[in-house]
This record gives sequence, structure tokens and C-alpha cells, in this order.
Amino acid sequence: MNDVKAGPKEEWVKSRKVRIRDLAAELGLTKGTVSRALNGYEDISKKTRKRVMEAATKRGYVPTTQARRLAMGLTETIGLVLPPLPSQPVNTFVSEFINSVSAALHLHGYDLLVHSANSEESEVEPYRRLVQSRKVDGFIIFRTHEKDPRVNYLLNEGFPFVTHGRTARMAEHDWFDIDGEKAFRDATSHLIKLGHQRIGFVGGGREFFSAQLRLKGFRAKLEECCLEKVPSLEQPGDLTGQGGEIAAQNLLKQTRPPTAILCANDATALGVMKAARELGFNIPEELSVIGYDGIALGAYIDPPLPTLTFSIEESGKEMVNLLMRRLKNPDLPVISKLASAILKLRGSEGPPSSIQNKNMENCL
Amino acid sequence: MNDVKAGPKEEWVKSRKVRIRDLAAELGLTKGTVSRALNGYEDISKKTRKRVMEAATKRGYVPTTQARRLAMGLTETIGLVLPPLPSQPVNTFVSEFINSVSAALHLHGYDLLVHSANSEESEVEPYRRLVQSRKVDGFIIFRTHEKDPRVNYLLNEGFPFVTHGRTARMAEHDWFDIDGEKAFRDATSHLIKLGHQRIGFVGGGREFFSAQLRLKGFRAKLEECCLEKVPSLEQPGDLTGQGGEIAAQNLLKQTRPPTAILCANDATALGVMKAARELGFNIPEELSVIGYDGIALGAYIDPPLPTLTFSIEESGKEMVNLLMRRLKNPDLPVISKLASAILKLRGSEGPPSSIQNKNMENCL
DNA sequence: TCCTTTCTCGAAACCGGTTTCGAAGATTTA
DNA sequence: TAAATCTTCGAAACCGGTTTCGAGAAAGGA
Repeated sequence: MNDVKAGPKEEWVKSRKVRIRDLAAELGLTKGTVSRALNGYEDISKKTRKRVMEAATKRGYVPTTQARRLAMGLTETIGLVLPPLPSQPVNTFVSEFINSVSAALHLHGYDLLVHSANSEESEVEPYRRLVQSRKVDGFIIFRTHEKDPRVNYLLNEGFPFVTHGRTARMAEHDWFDIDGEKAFRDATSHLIKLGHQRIGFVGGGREFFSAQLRLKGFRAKLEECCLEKVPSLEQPGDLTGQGGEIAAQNLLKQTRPPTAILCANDATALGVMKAARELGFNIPEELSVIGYDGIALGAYIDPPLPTLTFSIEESGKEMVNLLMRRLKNPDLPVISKLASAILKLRGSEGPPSSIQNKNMENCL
Repeated sequence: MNDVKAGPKEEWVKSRKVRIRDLAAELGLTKGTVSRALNGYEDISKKTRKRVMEAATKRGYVPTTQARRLAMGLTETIGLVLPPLPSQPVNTFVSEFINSVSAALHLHGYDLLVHSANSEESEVEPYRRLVQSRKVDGFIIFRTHEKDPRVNYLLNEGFPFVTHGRTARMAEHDWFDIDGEKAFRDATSHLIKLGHQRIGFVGGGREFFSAQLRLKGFRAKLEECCLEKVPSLEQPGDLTGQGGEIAAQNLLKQTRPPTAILCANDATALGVMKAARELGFNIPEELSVIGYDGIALGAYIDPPLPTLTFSIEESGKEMVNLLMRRLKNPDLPVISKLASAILKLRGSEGPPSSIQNKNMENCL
């Protein structure tokens, strides 16, 4: 009776997986009963439940996920679409983030589906495909833009998602973010305390909201400390090393170059340091540089790179929590979580060579 | 008739997705006919096919993947289990690799399921779960060990997979690898040509087969050039920066320290450079260091880190090709592909300070 | 002893598709 | 004009599970 349509019995017993109907037939029960026994329904006698569970263990029965999910009308899968990687990725954020998200999802019985974005098509296309084919129940989005087409699309569809980073429509969706504004206020404050008064800033592209906020924090602290805002000390960047090099040249070739430079990320900071060396600036004696991302490698270079760092593991966990909450009850009000980055000094940021320390103590 | 059990019609028309039976009802056909029309069966009249396809487009019908896969008895999904990340990941291999694998799979209509390994349980456990629950059709495995329990398990199950890296049982499974042995012969050769005669080596842990092969290449070239093999110049490492620091101390505190050090990866190399600086060695004047991995960051440090690099994108593509071939026909003979790493000099490896160049030209 | 309640399980529908089979109707052939 | 063949589609089984409903048996109460 078990013999479905396979060849000799000995063969398929090993190769063919045992399905619920095999188990049912073996036990003289129907598959409905077996299913309920295994899923803890109350209307199954203890005796039968025990028989079923023992047989299931013995035969190594594990329900086929596809079938179970179809029957239950859910996918238990979350999508994560990798944005186009920079041609020379330097930070390990993506892999750590995937790792942490995946681990957190696993605790909830969810799987992580990772897609890559095809640079030739629209940014939302992968999302559209995943939504339409109903492969996922929700999305984890990171590296948000201020006006993010992915966010617009999903909001319009009413499809659940959580972003890592804020957007222009952050009031309408759950998000998790690092308080980059505060982080850059802190970093700026630290530099001012050291005596720096001409501080350069290399940004990260207008499209990334987070980069904007970092700039905002920088400016806020300058103003708070009554330091003059010098437009030429704010250089655009693109979150790459090359962008950092170019920006650094623009900064350091000025007649009064900055004595410290704050960078929107570590890749940029590395580019800045390279350009500074090439222009003959000693770091940190003549120039202090601070990055953002907390790349581990920063500790190994000479001089070590001070950076703003945060817990990627926490980011992943929190985002999964937000998403699970949303999936459980789509009508809950939007919530968000802001975590803070901490300034990881590595002993290589110093006071400016010529300290002209106006009395600023009261300001800090 | 379309009204299933949702509320007012206006509402569900937008929210509820259209299923094949809706389409069928709308067209006055059965779902079997609609399915065949959409899937290009020959027994559907051109007229009907056109009607069906137009309606499908208009209503935005996309078959639910879960259901299709269940009916067709396949998952079209490949699993990738992230090995426990080092506490301080330095290279971006993982994210680039995932990106490339995912893109390549997508071309074949396959999805990528990324799982993270729980360090508390056995390494094969995630694989076992994915196999048993039939969530995937095959695996992409990387960072192989010589005796790899994952490989053993999957071979025993007869489950399709491809590894990035060789194993003790490489004759039994498809694999892709970088020819690390040749890479290290090349790097060693390059150093010898520059005049180095005492070359140190920092390995990468016995468990990784690839690290072993790199050592093998190093030794082979030494022998080929009739250079004495000095055991104390071969230091174990663990592929981390800290490991590199320790190894470098062991090497450089010797009475006759090496004039060049080859490292099993870039993280190690960075640790070596850090320790060397702290011990007062000038790089590259007194010590040349070469790494392996091709991290982008290596170009930004001072001095730049020479490294052995390879195309991660190609790795991903090739592995997917191997796996797709295997899935299409499980009985094909095992094949493998070996790609080569190239020595990426960055202008910071030099001759030893005191060149005692024996005549070695004939040897190279 | 008979009726009601509670336990336990079988039967069948369902999830949303695919695929096989066969029966009409249309077309060609004899 | 009847028979044979071809087109085209409906009906139904199937993939491997879950869940609802109701029936029969066992237990409890009057």
C-alpha cells in the first residue's frame, strides 16, 4: 500500500522521503489524524498521539515545508534585496547584517530569501517580483534613500517591511536607525574639545538620508559652539575611498586647511587619510580623521582610524522584532527605534598642532 | 462567483491577489485550461491563449510560487549556510559572494535561502534541517575544511551541492576553488626574485584545506629554488589580525628575522604589519608583507598591502553553473574548476635591505 | 436502562497551482 | 454522407500538507 510508483521497495525506502500519508497508512490512521496528533490538537487521545509521534521519530518524518505553508497560507519567509554593492566594498556591514537578521528570523521560524538587485532594471523591480509571486511575507530594507522608491512601492501595496534608516515617509512605516546626528555631534564635540576649530566634513551623497543627518549633527554642534560655518569645509563625498581622496584634496589644498576631518563613513576616511599622506600631512599630528562604520580593519592601520561604531547584531535583531510585530498585527501603529553609535577612539586623534584655544569650555 | 469570503468587493479587488481560479471564472474557462494556456501547451487554440494572456496581464495575475512549486515537486531554491563569522570580520568576501551567487541563481529561476549557523549546535544541523524539510534543492558551501562534516553528511544523503574549496573527498563532489598553491608559488617566486632569501610564512589554521595548500605552494617554491626550509619561519595563524600579530612577533624576534612574510590572508597580513611597526621594522624597506584576499582596503593603507586576489563574481557564477548542471542530471560524473589568483602588487614590496643575492636566476 | 455529554477519529474540503485523460466539436478523408 | 482524425477544452487527480465537521463509541448522569 505504501508502494506508490517507485521501483523495488528496498530502494525507495532509503531514497524516497516519508510523507504524511505513508505514516498514516503505516499506523492505520488518516493523514488528518496524524497531522493533528503532531500539531498538538486536543482531540487526539494520548495513546494515539504517542503512537504517532514515536512512528514519526522512528521514520524520521518531517513535514514538507512547501506543502505546509501552502495549506496554511503563509510563506514564513522574509526578503532582503541587496542593493548594488560598491565596486570596492570595504565594510563588512552587509555580511554581518545578513547573518544577524537570518539568525533572528530563524528564532521565529522564518527563512531569509536574499535577492540581488540587477543594476539594469528599476530598483523596485525585485520587490515587485517577490511581492507578486508571493515568495515573501515582508521585507528588510537597508541603505535607504530620503525619497525611496522601494518604500513608496511597498507602502502603496500595503506590504509589510522595516527599514534600516529613515526616509521622508518615516512616519508611515516602521524603521530602525542609528542616531547618526547625535553620533556626529559627539564626534564634533570631541574634536572641539581637543582644540580643533577648523573641522572639515566629507559627506556621503545626497541620496542617502543617513548621510544628511550626519551632516546635520556636525553643523548643529559647530553652531552650538559658536564656530563659524565655513562652506568650503563641507565637501560632498560618495561613501567610497576615491570620493574621500578627492574631497580631501579639496580640503587640504585650501590656504587654511582644516586640522580635523569628519567622514561620513570609514571608506571615505581611508581615502582621506591616503590623500592627506600624499599631500604631506602627518596624521594625527597635523590632521585628525574620524570615520563611521567601525570597520575592524581600522584598528590595524597606522595610525589607527577612530570611528563611530554600532552593533550590527542589535540592528538585525531589532529590525526582525519590529517586522514580526508588524506581521502579527498589520494594523498596529507605526513604531521605530533609534540606537546610538559610540565613538571608538583608537588613540590616534590629537589636538591640532597649533592650539589657538579660545575659551570654549562653557560651550561644551 | 469571484467573491470568496472577503468583505465588500471594492476592497478585496485591490487587496486580494487574483488567483488562477478567478481568472478562469472570469474567462469562463477551467483553471486547467488557463494554466496550460499560460504555460505554452500546444493544445490551446491561439485565440484562447491570447484571451487568457491578455486577461492575465490586465488583472496582473502571477502564479503563486509556493503552489506551483508544490505541484511541480521542486523548490527552485538553493541553500547557503553562513559559517560562524569571525568576531572581527575583515574581508567583504561573504557579501560579494552572496551577491554573485544570488544573481547567478536568479538567471536560472532559482532563489537563494541564506541561513546562519548557530554556534551552539553541530555544523551540519542547519543542513540537516534544510534537507529534511525540503526547503532547498541543493547547497552552496564555502570555507571548506579538509575533513568537512557538511560534505560528509550531504554525500551520504546523496544531496546535491558544490563547494568553494577542496576537501579530502573532493573526488566525490563538484567543487570550485582558487589555486592557492600556485598563487603562493607565484608570490614566493616574486619575493625570491626581489632577492629575499629568508621568507616567513603565516598560515591559516589546520582545519582549512585552502590554508594548507597555500603553505604547500610556499614550500614547493622554496625547495624548487634550493632555499633552505627553516621550520621556525613557518608560523601557524588563524586568519585573524590578532593571529597575525602573534605570528609576526614570533618571526621578527628571532635572531635572524625574515625579510619578507607571506600571509594566508589579508587580515593576518594587517596584523603582521601592525606588529612589525610596533617592533620597529620599516615596511617595505626592512620587511615585505604579502597577503591574500584582495581586500579593497589594502590599497588605502600605508604602505599599500600587496595581495593575491581573484574574482569573487566569477567564483559565484561558476559554482552556480556547476550546481545547475548537477541538479539537471544528478548522475553526471563529478567535475571541478580551478581558477587562479593573481598577485596584485601595490608598489610596496621591495628588495631586502641587504641583498646577498646568490645567483638564483637559473632557478627562476 | 436510556439519554446526554465527552472523546476520538474518519471523511472531505481546502491551499493554488499542474498535468493527464478523454470527450465533445470541427475538420478532413473515404 | 459516414467515418476517421485533429483541435480544443473540461473534468478530475495530484502535489503534501491543514482544518472543519460530524459520526460513532465511550463515559457520565438521571
